[in-house]
Amino acid sequence: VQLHRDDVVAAATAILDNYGMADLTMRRLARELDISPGGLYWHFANKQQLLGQGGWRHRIHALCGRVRDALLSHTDGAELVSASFAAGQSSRVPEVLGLLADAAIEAGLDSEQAALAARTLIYYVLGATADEQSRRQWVSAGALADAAAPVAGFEFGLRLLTDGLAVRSTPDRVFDALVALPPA
Amino acid sequence: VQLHRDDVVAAATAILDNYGMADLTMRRLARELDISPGGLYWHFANKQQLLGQGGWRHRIHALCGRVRDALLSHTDGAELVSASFAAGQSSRVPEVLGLLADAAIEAGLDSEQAALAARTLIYYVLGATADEQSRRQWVSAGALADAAAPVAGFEFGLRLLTDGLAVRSTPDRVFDALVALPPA
DNA sequence: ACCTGAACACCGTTCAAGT
DNA sequence: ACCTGAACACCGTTCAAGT
Repeated sequence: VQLHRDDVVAAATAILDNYGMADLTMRRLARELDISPGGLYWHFANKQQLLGQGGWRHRIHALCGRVRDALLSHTDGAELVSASFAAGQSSRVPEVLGLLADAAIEAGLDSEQAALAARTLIYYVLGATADEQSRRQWVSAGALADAAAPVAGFEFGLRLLTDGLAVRSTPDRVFDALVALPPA
Repeated sequence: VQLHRDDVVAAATAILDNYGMADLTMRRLARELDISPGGLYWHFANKQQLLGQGGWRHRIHALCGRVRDALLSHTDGAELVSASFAAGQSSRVPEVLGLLADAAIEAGLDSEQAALAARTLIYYVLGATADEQSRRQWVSAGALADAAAPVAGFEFGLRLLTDGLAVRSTPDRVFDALVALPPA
């Protein structure tokens, strides 16, 4: 049974999802793949290169998913945040924008494109969630039939956007921009 | 020669300044202080607690300093960025806002206060730098006497702001908010 | 009270050697 | 081509013991 880069990235993503960044070590990843730690270094030059493959994509999905959850947990949350954001009054959205831009930079975009990509993502999340939320209200009022798996639809649109990002991704200088940032 | 918490924080800050976050390890810090690694754990419960003392302050100063440098390196840079930021057209500023907010959160503010603090800091950096930049132009035109050490003035204002942050800082739940963020 | 010394359970990475 | 096994030079943290 051969092992390909995609399998390694998939396993890394699984660890990231279920246990978090702190548990994503080369040795643990190797253990999960029934491989010796050194073996990973045939597939990837180092840990940074491995994270560069799937890290930013995963973080965008995770972050957007959590924003969606937060919006859905308040009545008219999406509409409310959209309005305050449009009015420049939002407190948390700029922070999220920054994190999304970071992920886009890790994907290889320059910081100008990354900022635009971050806004695109937020527009999508706010728009899609506002639509889903109002739809839910019509359903609970009995005026509309229930839509099947709204999460799936949300994820699909998100993947569309991250695929677009991946096209613009230049894997070579993936971490350059991040390294240029001040020590975290 | 006794060793106090402040000495440890000062040594940590020096390493941070001269070598970066990657080189700030407990063992290296102990070496620099002519102490054994274990000895640090009498002063601080763990590395996080140590970083919580001086980390956010250092990061704010470093980041704002770099923003100032970037603005000064372009003619009318501060004025230009101020205008584009006010018009909501800025690409990089939201990213910087996010990083500043992160630091404020690490200082112990909730995310709402942190966002406000980040904006306050940016207003100061843009305002102070724009002033300094226009003053430089008058000086180089021979129409004004050179001011002594403009960097010192910039740093003083910055320290004023971070002191204000420190007052609002609740050291107990310093990292809670950061931990709640998605894996980086 | 303040610190040492030694240990524990980990890291990322390299590299000869195997198949 | 793909991986093992063992090593190297590190980590953060704990804790008995010293002074």
